[in-house]
Amino acid sequence: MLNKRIKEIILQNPSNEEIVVYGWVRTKRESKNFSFLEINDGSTIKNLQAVLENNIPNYESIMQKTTTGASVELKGVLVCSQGKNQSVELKVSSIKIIGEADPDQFPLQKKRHSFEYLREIAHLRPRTNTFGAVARLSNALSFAIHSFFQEKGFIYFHNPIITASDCEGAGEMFQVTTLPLENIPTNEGKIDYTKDFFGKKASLTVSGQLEGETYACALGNIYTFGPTFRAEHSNTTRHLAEFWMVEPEIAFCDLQGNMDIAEEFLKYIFKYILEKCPDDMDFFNTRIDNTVIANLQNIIKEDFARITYTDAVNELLKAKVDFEYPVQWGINLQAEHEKYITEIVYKKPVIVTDYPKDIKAFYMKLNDDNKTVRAMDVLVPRLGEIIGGSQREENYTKLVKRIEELKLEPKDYWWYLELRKFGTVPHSGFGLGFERVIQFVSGMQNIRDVIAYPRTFRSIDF
RNA sequence: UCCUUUGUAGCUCAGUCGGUAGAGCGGGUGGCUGUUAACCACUAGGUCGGGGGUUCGAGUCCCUCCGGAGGAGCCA
Repeated sequence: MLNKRIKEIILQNPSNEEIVVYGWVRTKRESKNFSFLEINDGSTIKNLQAVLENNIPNYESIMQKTTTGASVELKGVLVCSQGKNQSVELKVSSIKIIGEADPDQFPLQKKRHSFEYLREIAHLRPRTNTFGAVARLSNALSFAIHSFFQEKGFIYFHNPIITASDCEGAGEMFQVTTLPLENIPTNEGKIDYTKDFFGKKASLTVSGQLEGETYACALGNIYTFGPTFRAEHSNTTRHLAEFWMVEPEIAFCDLQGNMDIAEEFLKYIFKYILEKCPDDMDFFNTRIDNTVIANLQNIIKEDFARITYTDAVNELLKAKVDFEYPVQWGINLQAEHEKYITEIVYKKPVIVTDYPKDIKAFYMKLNDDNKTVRAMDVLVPRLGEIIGGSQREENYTKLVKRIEELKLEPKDYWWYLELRKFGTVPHSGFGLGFERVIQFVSGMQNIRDVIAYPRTFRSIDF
């Protein structure tokens, strides 16, 4: 049977029944005849206050070893607390040190550390308030994502992690090979991939979308939720080389339906977090960013703004702001432009649609104007793009034409094209960066602090 | 990949005009009958990121390498 956790214990009423508590010491406050310990076991951000009087067995010697970071077993009874920061506390009858933490060496102190420093001790940072809260938030958010799609009858689909399609166009790929790098087999001066593990060049996936479409065009509505890899030399607070992405794909659905799902989805998971993680959200709101809760509440209440790319450009042209990148129809919207639209003009999430075809991927459905495609980006204040999606081109001839225009090889996409040859349907989908959502919900500034072990350009220490 | 910035005690930082180092927190010791960022006193702790140069003298100026951070691009 599992031990009772602090999350439940602190909600109990005082009682004479002896309980056992396991956890790690966060802080110790000693007086002459007694001490206070704060114990955390990861089940909640809250600590259990334990009171130890000097008449318990081996008080002196054991208190010496009871230092920040040590793991302990406490036995005692729950009593009303005389202090005002907690309603109950544990009156300890015996304490056992399970594992010591030498205070001269233990890197976590009972004080605030910088996030940069904590990244250097990523194996210990989940023992801090912030990273414990991030971990619990991440857990709840994962569950919320599944529960949203499951309630709507979507099928959870595992897309392959290793892929042979080298032309997905979403970014630089990590190559996967078992070829001996110090002696690569060649054939007429070129690398001989027939000798490689799969017999051809292979990489880690940059998106499960193309495979997702094949299952959507069989099962109706599907979603993927798994790791994704980009070998970009990105060096920002919003990029990782390994991250998790949610990609729903919906058959018999146009861009309108796609936007509706995206908006409903975001509101659902935000609402879920506010309901299920009140203590952790309260911590983020107090210690990290005092606007996060109010922002989420507003987003849940209000409709997202929806504008076309063309309207967005006109809005930017009217703006009395000096943008570093001049605005002109046809350009990619820059971070500063997206921020202006979502933070200054609308002050809430904005869905921008119908981008010029030249700045978007080949698979997006062409509009009748022949200039724009049925793409959508969901922009949120502070973060910018949180979702990117589109209605897919379901017309075989048009899709082949787009592939050729972009100087790609239709034969590389033979199976993707066959979806359009056999029982084609209009379908749509989008991609959501999981860690970016955690950033948005928690107010954490750097994406490296919302994933357990961040992998970024030139950095993989754990 | 580009631009900017930064590297000083275990941690967070200060260090003026070039004259070889300081605070707070943390640690240790002692004190305190209810603390909760506990408090009070004392105390230990530094090859100033590495290498080279200028100078009588470099934490400080110059060159170079390495690490961290922020911004841009790419995107989720």
